[in-house]
Amino acid sequence: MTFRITEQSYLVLLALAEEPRHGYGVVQAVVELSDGAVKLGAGTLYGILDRLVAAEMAEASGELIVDGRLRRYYRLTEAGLGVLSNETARMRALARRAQRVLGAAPRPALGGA
Amino acid sequence: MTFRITEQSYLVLLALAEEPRHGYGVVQAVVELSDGAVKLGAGTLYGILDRLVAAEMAEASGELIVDGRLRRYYRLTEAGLGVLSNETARMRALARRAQRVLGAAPRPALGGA
DNA sequence: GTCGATAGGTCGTCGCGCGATATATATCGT
DNA sequence: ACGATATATATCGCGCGACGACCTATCGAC
Repeated sequence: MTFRITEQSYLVLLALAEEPRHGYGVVQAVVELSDGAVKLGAGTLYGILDRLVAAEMAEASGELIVDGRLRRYYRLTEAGLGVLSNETARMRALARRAQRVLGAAPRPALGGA
Repeated sequence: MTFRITEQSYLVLLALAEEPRHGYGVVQAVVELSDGAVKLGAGTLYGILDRLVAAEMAEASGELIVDGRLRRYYRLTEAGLGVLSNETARMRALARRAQRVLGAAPRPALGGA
């Protein structure tokens, strides 16, 4: 029961890795983690959360009522942490290679071929 | 005319940033760049290539016949290089943050700091 | 009383990944 | 001679995942 790890689901994993969060809190954390580049809509968020739970990368972590509003918390599982770890390693390696390429060939539109 | 930059399309951009390539060459370059993690199928490849061209991030760069087989080459445009550059910067920043998170709380069961 | 933020969730659409399939040539093993 | 594998292009259909629209509800501000 696995699924494709996209940037969106990666960010959710990372947000949950920091600390257990409720849905709305994940949305805010992802905005912050991605410097405003990724704002999860409701459909995206709960879709990812459900898939994460189904894949046992995350799990429910209790409910809390704060200011009269219900919060459902989620936390990472060890499997989720492992996936996050691997993905991060892949990303770092890729970023390093990309940096090398960009430093070496910054102008593709040189002599118009 | 923009579209979502996924890991797959990012890798194609990166492959084209190294040097102009033909379709099959892109597939091979992506396998190499991703350490075997990403093997683009034909549908994925030409879909991305078409969208890249439509978005003016890449453009046709001539054709060549090698060993009796036609090769259609593509190269990055300046816009494509800009996008690749931005995405790489975002990725590096994200990888750095992720590394920090993973370093700070990767094992709840280990010797607490 | 209405608006925006906080909080949960569903639904339908559509973009994108991806394998299957088709076509064609060159190479290598048997 | 024949089939398998690699090179090379391209299309099609399926299915998953992203995303906005929408719905309900509480709280604070105006």
